[in-house]
Amino acid sequence: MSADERSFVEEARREKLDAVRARGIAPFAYRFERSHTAAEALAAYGDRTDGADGPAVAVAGRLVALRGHGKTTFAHLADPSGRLQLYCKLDVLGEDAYALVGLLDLGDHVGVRGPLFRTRTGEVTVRVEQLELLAKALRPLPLGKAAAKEDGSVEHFSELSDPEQRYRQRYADLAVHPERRETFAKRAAVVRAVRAFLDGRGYLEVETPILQPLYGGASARPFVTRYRALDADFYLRIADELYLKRLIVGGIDRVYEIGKDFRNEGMDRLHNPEFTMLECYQAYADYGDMLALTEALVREVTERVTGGVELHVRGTPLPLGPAWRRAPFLELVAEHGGVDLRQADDPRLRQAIAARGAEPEEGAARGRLIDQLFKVAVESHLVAPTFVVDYPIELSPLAKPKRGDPALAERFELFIGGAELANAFSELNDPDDQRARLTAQTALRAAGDDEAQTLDEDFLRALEYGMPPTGGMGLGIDRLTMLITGERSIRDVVLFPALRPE
RNA sequence: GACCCGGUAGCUCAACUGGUAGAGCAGCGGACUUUUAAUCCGCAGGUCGUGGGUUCGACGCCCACCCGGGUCACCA
Repeated sequence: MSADERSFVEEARREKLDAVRARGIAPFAYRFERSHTAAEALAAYGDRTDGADGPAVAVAGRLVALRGHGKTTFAHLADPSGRLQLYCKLDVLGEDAYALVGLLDLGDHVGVRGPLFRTRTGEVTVRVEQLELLAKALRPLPLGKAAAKEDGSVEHFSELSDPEQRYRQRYADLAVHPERRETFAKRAAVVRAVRAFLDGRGYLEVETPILQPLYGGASARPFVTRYRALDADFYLRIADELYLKRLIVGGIDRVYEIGKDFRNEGMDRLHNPEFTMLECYQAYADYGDMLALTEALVREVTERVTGGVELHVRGTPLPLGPAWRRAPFLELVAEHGGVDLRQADDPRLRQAIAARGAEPEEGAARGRLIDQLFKVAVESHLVAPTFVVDYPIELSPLAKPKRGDPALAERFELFIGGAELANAFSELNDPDDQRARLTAQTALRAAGDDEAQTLDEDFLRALEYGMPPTGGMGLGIDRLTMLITGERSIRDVVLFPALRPE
């Protein structure tokens, strides 16, 4: 950036930077030996009220408040643990060091050393004896005025609220809003808890290819990329499914992966084109086993991360309650859509979809119409945790037919807060049936359904070696994190959500 | 993709039925050796998202476009 593109605020900071250098001080330091975090320092002073100095501390952090009073200056420094007040006094620091105080700006990183004491107004504070500039902030952070409240939290009077800037410049968002860092700490805790849950049940965590010569395992459009060395198009995976089942064939009886999937679709409150998915597979299990596993997983992860048994949907608490409802797909469509799928023909389906204000997809096959009707008529009603069980088989090309009713597949999806959270089935392990179903998908694709699944010969070869009966489940980590943190948008649980280039 | 809302100083926001852009905080200068949204005095800071158009005159009206948010449609 050239000088005339900088704001006058930035110019002022660069002038101070020059002044710092002119005093022989390097404005970007290499290290600082801390003795305490801000919170540890406060704890180290304790609640003594005798007026005596506490221990000397060395703390480092970003300046978030500066109040100059001539020959003294009060400041607040923030680190991930909290805020700590600094008291800089000319008498204590001496002329030279105190001059540096005048060259500090909000946002600068500093390290200070000195004893703790309690000010007249009762705040535990560092009486700064040594001050080091650790990194100059040349660009002003959107730090508003903030005041510590009685309960110890910090009230912001002006802050970064423009969502666009928050997502594009997440570093600024995080730097200014400690509570936002908390959300991402919780996200990490969710992932840790999921791992602990599955590891404790004997699942092996693996990593499978993200770059794939063929994509599969879900109905979605892929991202395409070019593999130069092979002179071939590759795809970013849309699901882990087909590789994890290969591992079941290989004898890894319990296996899971937590990783990014990529789907070439629009983005909204619930969708980011790259998202984090858990998939797990268990040999000798069916979808009933996976249902029990899924409920236990969501309950246990919620408890571990929040210490309670509540999720949050758009800011409203949602108690997890006793055993979750299980409702057959057909019953829900009849209840909310007014259609008996066993009787209704395709025109009737289109009519029901249109009656809900949606536009039936042009030339869509029956499976997609059923899917569409479910989405427009049923999903939003499924706020309390609900397992939707036994899907029409044409919607589920990778699932086994339901015992006793071959029109259905042994499949469930878990809905919470009106959105799908998990999807599972008794995995189809008859290679001939699988080939027939994928071939049918290929026909759909030829008919224009660009989300129909592809036929993967290597996957079928694996099934021909014999895959044991297997239960499989996939669960959206971003969405689970939304429910646990109460965030309304997936962009608030993804550090760098997809945006158009600036 | 459709519709609705928004984009003004570093940040948060004003600006009436069209009259030539303002405040708080941040910044700069000064005063101030226990303040904490410090205070007091002074100063500076803007291609009003972009490009056209209407008008004597546009931040405000019209058109197109860009970016974001929301709702709907589709994938988790």
